[in-house]
Amino acid sequence: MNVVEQVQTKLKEEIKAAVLKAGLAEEAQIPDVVLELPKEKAHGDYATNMAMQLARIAKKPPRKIAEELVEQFDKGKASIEKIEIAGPGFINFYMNNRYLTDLIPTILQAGERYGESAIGNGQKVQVEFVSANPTGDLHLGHARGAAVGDSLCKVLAKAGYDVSREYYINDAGNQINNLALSVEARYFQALGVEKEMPADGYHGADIIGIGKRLVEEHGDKFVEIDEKERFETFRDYGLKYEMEKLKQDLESFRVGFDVWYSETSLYENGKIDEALAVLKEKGHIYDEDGATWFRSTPFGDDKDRVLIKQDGSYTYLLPDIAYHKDKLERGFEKLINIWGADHHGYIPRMRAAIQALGYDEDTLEVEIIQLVHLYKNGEKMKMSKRTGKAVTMRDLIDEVGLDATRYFFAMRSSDTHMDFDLDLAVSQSNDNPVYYAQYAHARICSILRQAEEAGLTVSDRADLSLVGAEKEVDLLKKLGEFPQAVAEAAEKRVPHRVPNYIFELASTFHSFYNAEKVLDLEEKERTAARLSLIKSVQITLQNALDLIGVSAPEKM
RNA sequence: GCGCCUUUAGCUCAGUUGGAUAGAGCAACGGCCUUCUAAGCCGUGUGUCAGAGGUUCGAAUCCUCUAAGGCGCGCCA
Repeated sequence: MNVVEQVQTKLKEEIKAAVLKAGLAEEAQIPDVVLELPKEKAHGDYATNMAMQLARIAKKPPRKIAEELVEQFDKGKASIEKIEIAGPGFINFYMNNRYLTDLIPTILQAGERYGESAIGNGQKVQVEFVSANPTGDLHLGHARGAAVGDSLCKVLAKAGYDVSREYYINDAGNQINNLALSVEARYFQALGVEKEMPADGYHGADIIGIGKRLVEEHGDKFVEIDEKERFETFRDYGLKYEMEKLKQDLESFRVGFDVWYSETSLYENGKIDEALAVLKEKGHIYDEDGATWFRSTPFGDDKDRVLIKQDGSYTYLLPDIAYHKDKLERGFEKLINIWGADHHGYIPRMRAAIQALGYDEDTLEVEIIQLVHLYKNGEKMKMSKRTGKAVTMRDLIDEVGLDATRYFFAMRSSDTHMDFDLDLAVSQSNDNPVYYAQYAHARICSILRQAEEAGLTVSDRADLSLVGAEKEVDLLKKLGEFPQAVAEAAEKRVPHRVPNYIFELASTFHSFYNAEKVLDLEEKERTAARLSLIKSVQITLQNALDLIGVSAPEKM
């Protein structure tokens, strides 16, 4: 717990104590003490709405309650300088902010660990994201999912959750057959032979590339061989090629996974049969019309779902149930799936399956990533998977830049539809907020370099009583918010809070920078104190940027 | 038809657990570089929080209904 949290805790205790002393409510009746950070500086450093909350219990007007509370307050105890009653009954606390300087040595010592908290309590969480089919290039939606998923994982880890990142490889089923047939068609075409693409084929440029590469590596040797052998060869080759490409693309997007889980493995190790057997045993399975059904409606689904089709093959759902059963058996207490908006209709049946297996439905959380629309020349770009005319994640990184792309996706709440204006992102890249934040970091690094050249070093033993100017206090307050901002982003699964925080911190720093000079050889003590302050800002900015996979450059 | 998401300034979006006068960026206008990076700072203007009811001390926020847009509703994945 850092000083800020200590002071807040103390303040809350004092508020509660004052309620009891004033005899306004019984201990059990007291609502949770709410401390707000007022938007207006004139409203003090902290405010509480306790008087309003007690209005009904104490049966008195809020302002009267507030007066009685303030009378009981022990000011000396919680760094309180002044208390005022305002508005409908807010109690505003003006703090003696001297204690905030303790943050500086805390941050300097914590270094890259600053921002950590224990709010996650070591809970074992698994986050499954991207999981794009290995049948084409990653497109915009995947990029958004990758950015959000990666940031969420980092935020969760920093907030004290035990996180495992996983990618589910759909390497079984129809789409892989279509991949093999698509590769086959492209192979023949690369040889100059007319060959039609399959009806549900994949028209991406990557598959054309596979066809060409097969010809380069093997010539026409697959033309004459047995059709089944060719199919299997092309399927395996295509899958391997696609997976390698996926991994490379994600790596270059700074997104990594702990586990790559193969759907095929579920077929091979009997986990599908096992899952089916468990459901059957619990009475959630029946046969009808020659198919095998999962009775999901008792668990809130719209209709029951087919697991095994008339032709004996499995629907997508069955291996997916087996997969989630396996996740749960691996001991995860929380499963977070990040899915594209086009899969949201799938949520009720998956949650039904979780319950049917005997787990709490809330064990599974699904975060939906809404669609991304790309605009160019002021017009919405048409994307078609069918013709392969879609902008890929790689195109986007190449055009917009890695940091800007990551920041752009991370900064928006994932449940809103997103317009990505390519012209703006590319041509006016200086206006991109990512540069604003990185610039603050680079500026600090520049000052630190010059300090070093002048023989000054950052030390946590500087005389911090010299830190107290308005802009300095603003910075300290903002620095102190970081661990709570991360914790909240983690608990609420809203990683886009992090870019919000980054922007605020950068803004506070830029403002400070223009108001106060750090390096002043006439005033070595003050300079030392300010160096330790800006070093703290640098550390915090770097840590925050790292949470969203954006670099913190030392020069720009 | 049913389900989920969205609707906040000209544009793109924040808005914390229901709090005080709803905020940023972009765009517009006016200032600030002989002084640590002007990719910056300071200032000015900007609202039917889609609409209507309800809950209450208090609603952009919670509930109900309506409208608009998106996505889904398969023995596809």
